[in-house]
Amino acid sequence: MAKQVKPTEGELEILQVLWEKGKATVREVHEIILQSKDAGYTTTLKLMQIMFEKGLVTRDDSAKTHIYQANISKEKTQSQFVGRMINSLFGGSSSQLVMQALGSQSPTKEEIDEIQQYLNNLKKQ
Amino acid sequence: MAKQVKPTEGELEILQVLWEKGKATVREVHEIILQSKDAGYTTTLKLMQIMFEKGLVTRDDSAKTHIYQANISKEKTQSQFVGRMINSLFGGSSSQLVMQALGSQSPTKEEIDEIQQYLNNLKKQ
DNA sequence: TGCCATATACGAGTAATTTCGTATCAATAG
DNA sequence: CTATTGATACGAAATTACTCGTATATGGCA
Repeated sequence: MAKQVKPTEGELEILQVLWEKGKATVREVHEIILQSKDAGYTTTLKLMQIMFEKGLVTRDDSAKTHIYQANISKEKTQSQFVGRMINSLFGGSSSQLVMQALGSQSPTKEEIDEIQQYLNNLKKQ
Repeated sequence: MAKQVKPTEGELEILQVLWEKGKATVREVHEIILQSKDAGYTTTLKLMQIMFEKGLVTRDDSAKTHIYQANISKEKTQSQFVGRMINSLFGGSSSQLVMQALGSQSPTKEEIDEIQQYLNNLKKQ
């Protein structure tokens, strides 16, 4: 089983960019980060270097400009955080979290249908 | 609008106890905390004092032993964290989070029913 | 009254995260 | 060839979170 590294807040921001783009340079990631917050270039760089050391990302350093890629899956990470939240805030009840989520940001009719279908499948098993 | 203080991990543990018990002394909270992790009494005390300064809890200090109470609601806090997670990990899609939650920790049949009923109500509106 | 158990206050150390300045290296335009 | 641009490496400061030791106060009981 892979080790359970918990990405920090800042690392999560970078991971999102990498999940979206697949591969990216520090510069590219930084440009996106800038859209939502203020930060120096070397800050993003340093963070990505640390993430590399932790194994959160891989990189191709064969050229001067390194190319980074996420090394943990989006799904695994989502699941990790959701599980943590269910335990720490919802007393272990996933349905409580689900209803809170549905209440706080109303889904569209299509989304509702999708969830209902998913639930029906769950029930059959 | 009240300021948006984000409780830390440790503060969340304490808040859970307070939400559960309504009112509690540092000693009482600490006893519960001890069940899941190791910590010194003054650590819990200090944390609760900091939470008081931040406004996360109120306290009645008319007696020697102070009585604490949560000052932010469980629901508000859940909603705050869920919203944050939807944005930071699920691209703003609550249904994505819902399905991830349902997948990662299978709910019981009763829970499924509950959610389905909730969805039906949502649909009617 | 005086001791003891138990409480709070508070300073300060430690650890983790984030931030950035500066050094240095590589590619390239002129 | 050399000056400029843009990249990485790295040390270390700044910030935040957590932890605990010690000082001190308070209340009750022998």
